[in-house]
Amino acid sequence: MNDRLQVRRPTIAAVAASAGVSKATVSRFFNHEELLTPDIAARVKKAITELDYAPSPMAQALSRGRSRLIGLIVADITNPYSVAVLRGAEKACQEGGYLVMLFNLGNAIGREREAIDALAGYQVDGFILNTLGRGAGVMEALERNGKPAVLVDRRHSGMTADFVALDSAGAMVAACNHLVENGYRELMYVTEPKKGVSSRRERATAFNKFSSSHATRVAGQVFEYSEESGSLLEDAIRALIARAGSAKDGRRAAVISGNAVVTLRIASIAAQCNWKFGADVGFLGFDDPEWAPLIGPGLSAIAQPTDAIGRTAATCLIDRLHGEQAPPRQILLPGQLVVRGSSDTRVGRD
Amino acid sequence: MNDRLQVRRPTIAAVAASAGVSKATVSRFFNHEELLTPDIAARVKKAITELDYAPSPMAQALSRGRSRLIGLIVADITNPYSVAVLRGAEKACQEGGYLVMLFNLGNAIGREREAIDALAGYQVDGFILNTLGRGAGVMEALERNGKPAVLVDRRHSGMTADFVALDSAGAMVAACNHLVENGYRELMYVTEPKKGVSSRRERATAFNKFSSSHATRVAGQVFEYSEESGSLLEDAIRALIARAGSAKDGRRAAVISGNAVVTLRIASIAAQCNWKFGADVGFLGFDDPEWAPLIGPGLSAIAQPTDAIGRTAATCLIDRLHGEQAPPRQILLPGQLVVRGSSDTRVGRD
DNA sequence: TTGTACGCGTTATCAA
DNA sequence: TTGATAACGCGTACAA
Repeated sequence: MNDRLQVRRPTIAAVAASAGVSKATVSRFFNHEELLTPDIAARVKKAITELDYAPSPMAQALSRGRSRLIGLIVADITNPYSVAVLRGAEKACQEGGYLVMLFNLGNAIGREREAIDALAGYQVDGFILNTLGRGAGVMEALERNGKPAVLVDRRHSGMTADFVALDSAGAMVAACNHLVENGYRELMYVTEPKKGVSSRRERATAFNKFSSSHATRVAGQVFEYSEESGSLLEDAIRALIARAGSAKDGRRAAVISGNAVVTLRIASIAAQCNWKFGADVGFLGFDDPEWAPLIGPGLSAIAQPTDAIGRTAATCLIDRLHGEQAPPRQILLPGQLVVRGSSDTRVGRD
Repeated sequence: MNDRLQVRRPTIAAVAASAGVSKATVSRFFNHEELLTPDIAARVKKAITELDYAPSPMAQALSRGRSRLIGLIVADITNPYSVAVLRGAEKACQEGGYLVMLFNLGNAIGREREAIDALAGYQVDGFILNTLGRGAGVMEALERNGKPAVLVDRRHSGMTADFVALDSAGAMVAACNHLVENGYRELMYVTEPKKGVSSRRERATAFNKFSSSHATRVAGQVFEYSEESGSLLEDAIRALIARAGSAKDGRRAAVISGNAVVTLRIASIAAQCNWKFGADVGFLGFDDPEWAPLIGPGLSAIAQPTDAIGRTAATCLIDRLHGEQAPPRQILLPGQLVVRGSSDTRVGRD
């Protein structure tokens, strides 16, 4: 036995020889069995099971031009949101008979083109993109390779492709309304640098729109947080609380976080400063990480339907691969407001 | 129906024609440029850049039998540990010029074979496996496909392959010693069902070994936690605390968690019961999730070098692909003990 | 040094 | 209904 050097899987030729038919017939058994005589089909089937044969997807891809592969490009696999979406997408892909090829940008902007070309080289049938904002050459690379794509969470300006994301505007309005109803009047929205990231921009815009249209009762402010500006954030929240406290009508202050990364940072600051969420300062964050219930009185959150987002993106893409010709869709999925102690003024008052 | 505009990438034939040479010459330009006349090489290069040609990795794979693809099979992509490892591995793969094909089992045992075969169909050159315990047919599938594999975190019994993981035994000893030094004497190790998962078994074994060899001073107990037995865990911890409290020498109770999932559950129970970590009950958990510092006085942890584990696994595999013939290696990476308030008796005493 | 021809494992187009 | 045979895009003995 020389299976020690290299184990070759049986080929279609081997099956054909074993069944005493041509390769074409074996191929038909898989792709057009209806054209086969029962007798012949049985013989082929026997040979297939005997040899434990399975067609090589690679060779199929080369021949057909389709690979049943989907390229998934993600800006930063560290981001729990991305992983959650990835999970839903990968699941739907598997169910649809597709395999996922993953490319992580590691937040390295400008590698998008490279990623697309690399995956296109493997004949992926389409792309799911959860990447950065300034898609320099992204669209060009997509066009050049002639592959459809679905954008998740972040849309590229000037790119006409299917787009799946949280309904950020709707979620923001729900968040703000909830806070206002609970007596919070001094609001601050903390976001990572907006740059070209559409979801961040849209949330900030929705926040500004809300606060300006409720200007008589509510004061709103946007804070751009980045790693370097850590202490500035603490000062800003402190000022916010002070502003609320000094107002004669007992306005309450609340912070809205743009995502889980920011939430973590704010929770950390609050722990240091010994602020009580809900009482000293209200809080509500986009994303609902598993640990949200464990911080203080529990952190209120906008839970994103990450699994559905990933799943929708994948099925959306697969539909296109199956010939769907509809114009680019914009699918916005609703978030779910999860109310916990951090946005409830009754908590911690006692 | 085939009127869909398929954008074809330029082929080697097109380059050859454009440069006025044969396909073989173009192929040599990429693989054996040293054999080429400078004159010809220049012409080929010109044609390549003009046409923006890049070889098709798929066709190369079919022809060579190697694909520069690595199959990564993970038991559960929901698990942050798996994701962290995945991240390190994917990075190292990219740096080595390999792409990752991801297959998530979604904890569906028995799909390992299926996953291996699916990925092998795409000619992946090797596997990184972070899967379940009872690898029924896993080894057989691997052998049948003749591909090397590296095991991460979980080793399969009777499988001779490279293995990369945390030094569980060493970490457990460090954890226990730390707790004992801080006055904790009633110890309980909480793990998910051990079943066939080697890392869980090894940690439990190390714990038992420690407590039996320190039996004069320390009492140790292992608790198997599963979703269904949630309330049992609360009772067990309560009993542990009671045992410690009733002892006249003021022994202190501490819980060790086997991973982040269990840690979350314990933290949740502690919040409900209003236990103060460090004072009422000590705590130390395997894995150091980002939120560990935020719970109570901060949760002590064994931080796993997940990035290094992933990276090591990948390079290990790539070495093999490059012809490395050494016998199966067992690479155990040290964890890092991160001490926070939950294992410090001074905290919360006031 | 370069070109020819064949193989890699399939599918698809013809004839038969 | 079935079977040769030519793609698919590339690597590589072998010949020139």
